[in-house]
Amino acid sequence: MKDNLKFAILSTDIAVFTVDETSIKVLLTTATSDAFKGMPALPGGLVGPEEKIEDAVKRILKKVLPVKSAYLEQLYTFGDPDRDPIGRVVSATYLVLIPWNTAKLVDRQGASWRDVRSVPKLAYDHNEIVKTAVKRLVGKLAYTNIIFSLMPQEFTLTDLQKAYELILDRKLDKRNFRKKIGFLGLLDKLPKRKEGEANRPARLYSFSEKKLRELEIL
Amino acid sequence: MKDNLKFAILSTDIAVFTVDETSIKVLLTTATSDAFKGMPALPGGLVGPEEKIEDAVKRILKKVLPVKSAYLEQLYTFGDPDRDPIGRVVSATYLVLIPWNTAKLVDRQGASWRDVRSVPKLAYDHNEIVKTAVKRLVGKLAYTNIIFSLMPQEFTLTDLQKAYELILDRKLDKRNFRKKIGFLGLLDKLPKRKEGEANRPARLYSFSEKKLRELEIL
DNA sequence: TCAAAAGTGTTTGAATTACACCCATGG
DNA sequence: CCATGGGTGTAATTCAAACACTTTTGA
Repeated sequence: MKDNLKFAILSTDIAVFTVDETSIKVLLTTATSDAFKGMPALPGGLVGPEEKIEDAVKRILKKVLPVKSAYLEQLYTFGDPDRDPIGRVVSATYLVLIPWNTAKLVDRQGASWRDVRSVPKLAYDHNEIVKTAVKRLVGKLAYTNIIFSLMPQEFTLTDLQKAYELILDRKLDKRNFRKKIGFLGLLDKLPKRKEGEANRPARLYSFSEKKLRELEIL
Repeated sequence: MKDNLKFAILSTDIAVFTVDETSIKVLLTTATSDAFKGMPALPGGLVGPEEKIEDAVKRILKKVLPVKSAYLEQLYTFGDPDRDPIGRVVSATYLVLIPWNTAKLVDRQGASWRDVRSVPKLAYDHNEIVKTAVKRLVGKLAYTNIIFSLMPQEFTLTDLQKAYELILDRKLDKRNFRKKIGFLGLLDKLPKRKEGEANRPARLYSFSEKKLRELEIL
């Protein structure tokens, strides 16, 4: 079969990331193809003949995550002829980001969240995809407002700072962080506080705009 | 035909850029497919069933440019089902950069260099590809040494500065530029000067390393 | 009243910017 | 000797980094 395919099979594999209080997490499912059956793998599947790749991504996502909207971005296309033993399968991979509060509801398909810094050996070239995705996310953090895609609707400045710290893997100075973020004018100050904790209640904020913009962040 | 393709056709389209004394230039050929016959287009073609995408890029390049080595990088994959009227053709596009001195030799296939800021209407979605490629190049200039791929083996600091200015589309201060570049330690000072001009001869430099590295440039 | 996180300015050092003149060559 | 681009340093400013105490709440 491998030798006389005239066309490539088009598939997509998806690195779905979220950030909780402790780490970046990636969504893993279980491979079903013969060659990798039972191994952990990124969610993915074939792209229909009349389907936009991005529509396939959304369709596949819906099967595993009950998520209404999410940030999607094409990552890289892996097309080596031998990456799938079944034949020429070209995978246009995507990065998907969702806020942790909308991510808790994974239930179908045996999907689970794994800390991105300790992913096991995955099927296909999926470890490489995860690596590429992390690099992309870290890179975009520095010059875009992409963080909005990982935050819940309302959050405190400490929540936001923690998300940056987790992704960048370094501590930030609280006062300098707040100075910078405030200056950028991306946030709306809400007339609410996060009450009910044994300390001074934190003011809540939301993003005034939820689409990707380029700007100097770090 | 369009309706019952079970597989996608895999192609590649290539944005080949170079920079001369006045502008960024992109290599254009002429489309041959029925739908766009005669229109200017990026060089491209089908990827063979057993061929790596990058190998196809190199093979197609060789047909139009007598270039030995070049910087290649995958750009983006365009896969909308209706982007080619012939059916589902997925194009994994590449950015290729070559120094102007190796670019002068285009002769076959009616290929020509066009100023990237005044490309005509191109076949398919090729204008979008060019736009994506320019953005990528400008972006990478700021945080990598990618400029090496556009410079000849030996060059003056003024040549280098002009290349930056053309791509960034703004003037740089000569003294500050030299301070910064010197500090980065990417260049070897050659024991040569560029003689034969009606002014003080400029020292020649070359890159000490010609592979992509990330570093703060601007 | 104690513990825990929120909130807030100033000082210091580093990096970036602005800026002008003399030099070496070819014609 | 003139025109052309090559080559060089310093001062002013802006930006980034370091740093500590008071406030507010729930328990």
